[in-house]
Amino acid sequence: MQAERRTHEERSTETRLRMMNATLDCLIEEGYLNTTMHRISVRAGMSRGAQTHHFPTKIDLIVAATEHLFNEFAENVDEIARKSRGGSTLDEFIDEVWARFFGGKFMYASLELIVASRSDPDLNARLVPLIRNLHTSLDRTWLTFFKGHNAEVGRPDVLLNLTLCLFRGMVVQSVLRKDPQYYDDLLSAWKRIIPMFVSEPAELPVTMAPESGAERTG
Amino acid sequence: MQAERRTHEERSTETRLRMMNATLDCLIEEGYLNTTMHRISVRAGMSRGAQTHHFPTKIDLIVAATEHLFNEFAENVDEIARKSRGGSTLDEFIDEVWARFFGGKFMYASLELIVASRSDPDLNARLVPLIRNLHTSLDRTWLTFFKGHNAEVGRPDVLLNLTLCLFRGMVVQSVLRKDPQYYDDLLSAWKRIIPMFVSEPAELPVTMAPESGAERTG
DNA sequence: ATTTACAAACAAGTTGGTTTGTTTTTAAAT
DNA sequence: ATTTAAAAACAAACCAACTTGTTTGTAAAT
Repeated sequence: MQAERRTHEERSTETRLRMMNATLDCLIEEGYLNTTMHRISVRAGMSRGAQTHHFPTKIDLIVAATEHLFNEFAENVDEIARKSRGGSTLDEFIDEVWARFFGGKFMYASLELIVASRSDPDLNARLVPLIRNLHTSLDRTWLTFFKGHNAEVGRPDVLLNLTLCLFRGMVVQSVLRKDPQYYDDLLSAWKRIIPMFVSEPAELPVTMAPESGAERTG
Repeated sequence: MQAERRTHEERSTETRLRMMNATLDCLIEEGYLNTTMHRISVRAGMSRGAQTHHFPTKIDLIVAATEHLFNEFAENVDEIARKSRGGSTLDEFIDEVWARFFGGKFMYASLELIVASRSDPDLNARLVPLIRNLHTSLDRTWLTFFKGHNAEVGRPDVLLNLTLCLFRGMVVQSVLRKDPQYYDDLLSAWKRIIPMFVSEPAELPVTMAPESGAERTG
């Protein structure tokens, strides 16, 4: 039972990371309302004192955790985009981003944070730049993706943001409506809309009006 | 300074209404986090005792207020649809619904409630049926609207729900990004997508790919 | 030895819910 | 019609649990 000897910086960064991840887990599983300093420290398996030492106030911890979350997410999306540089289609890209959005920690955590910040000016002020950075990063990834696929897009920013807002809204609705098939349907409808924005010979707009016999693509 | 004489029922319904509206105002202006029984009673200009009498627990008040909110909203949307039965286009309908969504109390209040319910099983259980009723009502309004305009829509449910999710997502983003022009752009892009779902001779899908010179319609 | 990392108890304020008390309306008895 | 008992509407003080932040103390690394 000899305690391993670690440098101060090692201890510090590991503790901070554990605290931030505990914060995110708490946000996701218990909501901002129940994300108290005490519960976080219990989750992290550390004392309230250690917490106070590394994050003097609650908002400091929340902001640090948010920054960590956003950076990780931006990196994930970029990785998906880079990985698909070779073959995969825009549809597959959308699918995979949706899977990360929905299944991963990101969406619920960011939803809790955004809504909480609505009624906390200090938190809001510190979150705004983080969100801006995140979107800048996503914009870059998005453009790179299209460039890598030689696809011309009319207004890539509009396409990206419509997609993000749609995803966000779907996540919100998923709180009160559990129905994977429903969200699959919305997602495949959206994927049939996207070609409207892209000028590729292979894909052309397809009307979804009744006579055209549009079926779900599953 | 003679107190007006009112029946018990008059007193009761007025007090309940004042409490519910105070709850909604509190939710919108201060967020669920700061929506305490005390603050609500102060807003309503009534004592904590009156509050307790009409709503024994907090969740009772929250649920009653939510029901009130949803009913009012469904009625508003239906009214817009009925009003536009004569001339106005789908675009105008969308615009007006968006204006109500965004400007009105509805969206922020429901956002706070939905997110809060995520980590409160009791609240969640009592909100699920309310949301289902609301969506049933919106579905009906939506179908009536199309019928009244002799428009054939492939999958009206998908179109409605895509629209609702998009709106929801835009509202969430608006917390951290104040930029009316941005949301106008998204909205007009969406309005150019809608014709894909509708088979009307006057309106046909328009590609937004670059060569087609799609401009913002303002 | 001095700074950093961690621990634990404490303090002031808020929370939702309960309890106890007062006023107003209602319904029954006179 | 008055009187009276009861129920409903409203008021205010209270309580136990929980919140964040502070303080005081100990162990580990430099």
